[in-house]
Amino acid sequence: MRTSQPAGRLPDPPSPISDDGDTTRFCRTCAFAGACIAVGYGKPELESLHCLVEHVGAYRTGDHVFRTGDPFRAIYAVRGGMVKTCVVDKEGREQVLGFYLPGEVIGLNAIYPEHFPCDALALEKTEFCRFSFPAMSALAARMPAVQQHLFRLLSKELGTASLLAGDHSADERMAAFLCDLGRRYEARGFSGTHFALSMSRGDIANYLRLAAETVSRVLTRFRSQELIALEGRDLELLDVKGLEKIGQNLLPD
Amino acid sequence: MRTSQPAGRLPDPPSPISDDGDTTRFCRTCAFAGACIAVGYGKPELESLHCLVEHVGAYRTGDHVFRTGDPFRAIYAVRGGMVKTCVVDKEGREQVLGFYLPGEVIGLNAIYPEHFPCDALALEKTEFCRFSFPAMSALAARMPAVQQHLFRLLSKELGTASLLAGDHSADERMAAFLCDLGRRYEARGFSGTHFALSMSRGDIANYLRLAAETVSRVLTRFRSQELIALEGRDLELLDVKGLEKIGQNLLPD
DNA sequence: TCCTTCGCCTGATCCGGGTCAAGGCAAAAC
DNA sequence: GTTTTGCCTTGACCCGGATCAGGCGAAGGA
Repeated sequence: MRTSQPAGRLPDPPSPISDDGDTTRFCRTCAFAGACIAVGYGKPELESLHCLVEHVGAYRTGDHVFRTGDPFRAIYAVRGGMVKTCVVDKEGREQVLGFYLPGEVIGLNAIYPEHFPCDALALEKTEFCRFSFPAMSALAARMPAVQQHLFRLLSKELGTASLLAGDHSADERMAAFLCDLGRRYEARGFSGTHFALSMSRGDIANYLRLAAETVSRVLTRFRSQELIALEGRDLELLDVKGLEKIGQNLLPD
Repeated sequence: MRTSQPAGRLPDPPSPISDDGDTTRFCRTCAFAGACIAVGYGKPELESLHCLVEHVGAYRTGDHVFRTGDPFRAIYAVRGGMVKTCVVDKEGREQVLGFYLPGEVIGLNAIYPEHFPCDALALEKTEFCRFSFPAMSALAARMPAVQQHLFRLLSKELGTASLLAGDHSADERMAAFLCDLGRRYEARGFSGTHFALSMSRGDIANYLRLAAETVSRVLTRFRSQELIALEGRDLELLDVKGLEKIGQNLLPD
């Protein structure tokens, strides 16, 4: 689909596929890095954690990672690439639930129903760390740090779920969306101001509950106001403060 | 505020404040009932679980259970009454995040930030079981059933958080909201078709991202279509199938 | 008793964003 | 090369629900 290298997605340091070559160390950007650090590198517990991981992928654009109804056996941390999760209602209309960046985790909402309640699709070439959930639960029972980490992951996702709620203007939603993406890239060690929108305008619109045309118009306006620079899917945030001000009611802080 | 007894809220069996008089048994309707049953009544582990609970309340209408920014120390299971959670943005506009019925749990979204990210207010006379979270985590590490229960609670809430998302008509939202309330009451052992809307029309509107006037109009229309019977805050669902059909895109199943 | 307040309902008007339609562009397929 | 196919953009129009304004009834206070 896209052949040119998206700016910001693949900066030199750190690599989008983080170094985890040796068996006692995880991806530096990974959502579980905290748990690993908490127990200390080299300890036998970390070894156990590492053993329950399996690298899967690469998936290509449009591939399903899992589908609605699949039995829940594992959660997936994105190593590189991007994923969207979505549900399809009985009229066949798609509803995008979220986009997931390297280091972020999908599948947590499947714990309760024990089946995945949504689809997950790769938006570009994407790889994962697959964590067996039964094994991880068992480990969590032995390692408080792992348990706490899982609680925090779940709780964190609860907080972000309510971000897109609320009746807000198209400008507010879009500005908040762009700032949020930037913050998340930055939190994982990438550029927070220059990155690719790997998802289509339609997916953004669907996620923000807008029409694709509205997304297009708002982005065009933001560009003319020099809030952003945008060419195709290559995005640069020129005035983060300005964007944050527009989206302030949807953003933490 | 309300003096008359709301129909369906206080049916004879079970009582809204469930029987937990003896020290080894929990509220029958409680969200933690499953965990208790899993380990079996009378076991020492259940005794531990029981020890970390504290009954708090009754809170009166409008009382805060916790406020945004309060340090997170415990989660709260509603024993009787009703609560709303909400955030207030910097312009002072309130945003209702959810309503919680007897047996349901609030505070899970505070685990990660370690401070409550929202306010919780009693919508009527309300009592709680307060579970110290540090103690509960420690117990979860010793009792897989408790750990699993917490994971499931968190995951379940993740699923419901995405219910109000999506661009849906006022009719769809309202129908789904009423059906959802009914199902939740039923799941806790109350009448699923006859209960009180303890929250104001304004709160419903805020939660559903509608204007209070729209809520009023839709409810009036539903009544004229004989989908519901409504007098003040006393609600009866007359045609659940009809409501489910209207709200089908927002409801599970 | 009157008056205020609050929650709720209803009508009139207006606007943001959806919908429809058309066209441009670049990558991919032939 | 040409054509096809997505994806994106732009313009014109329209509608659902917000906003504004007014009225009603119950509760509470002076």
